Amino acid sequence: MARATTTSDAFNAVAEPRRREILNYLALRERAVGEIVAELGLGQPSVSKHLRVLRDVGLVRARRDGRQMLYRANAEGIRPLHEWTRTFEKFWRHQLQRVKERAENDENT
Amino acid sequence: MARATTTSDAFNAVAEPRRREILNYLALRERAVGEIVAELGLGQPSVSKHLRVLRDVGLVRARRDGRQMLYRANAEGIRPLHEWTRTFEKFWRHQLQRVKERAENDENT
DNA sequence: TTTACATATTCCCATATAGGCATATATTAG
DNA sequence: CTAATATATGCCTATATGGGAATATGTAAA
Repeated sequence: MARATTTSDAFNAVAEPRRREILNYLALRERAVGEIVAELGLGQPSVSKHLRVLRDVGLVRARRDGRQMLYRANAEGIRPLHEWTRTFEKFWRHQLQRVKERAENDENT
Repeated sequence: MARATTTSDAFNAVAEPRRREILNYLALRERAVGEIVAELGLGQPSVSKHLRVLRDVGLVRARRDGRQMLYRANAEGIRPLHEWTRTFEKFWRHQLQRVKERAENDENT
């Protein structure tokens, strides 16, 4: 079996750094493809392909405006990632707590 | 160029569903490889390979205990993912807010 | 309608996968 | 030392990838 498709879910889609950059850029407001190309310094076809992936997994929405296509991030799509990572929050808190306690013990030795 | 290596960072490592399952399973406590194999119903070599990937990116720690290898999740490694997704939290809040407001407007029309 | 602009798609290729199977390595038991 | 157990690694294969170049599609301007 090969690796799962980039379009199989949000986790796979955001594994690619360029796509995370795109999402960061689209978080604040709608942008035309050309703007993204300028921002990322990547080829236009590459950007279009990344946008296609993001669109397929519902991480961006698009609408046409004249000859341009305006894309915006759909933050809702990030939520499952956030929820999953959140389940580990309490654990790294504990880990840090233990590190802290050990440091304090060392002080008194 | 091909896709980034699964071991290139935590984002790529957790893109694979099986590896997320492993992390979930290892979140609470240390487990031997055999236990993970039993839990996931996957082949032992596959599990070992997944663990290798997770170890390479620092998402799990391992220690030997007799003939067994005990693995535990290193929650700290998830933190960058959590932080990144967190930057979108305010946006999905806004989006939901807008949906809510539209619903309320429709009621009064 | 012809031209120009903006974006999407196709074709190309080197590369890394995930899993199954066989086998190597490490550790303990007899 | 030899056998048994636990895990890791190597080999195999079909598959999807990301970027670049060329080209197709869609829309507006002249």
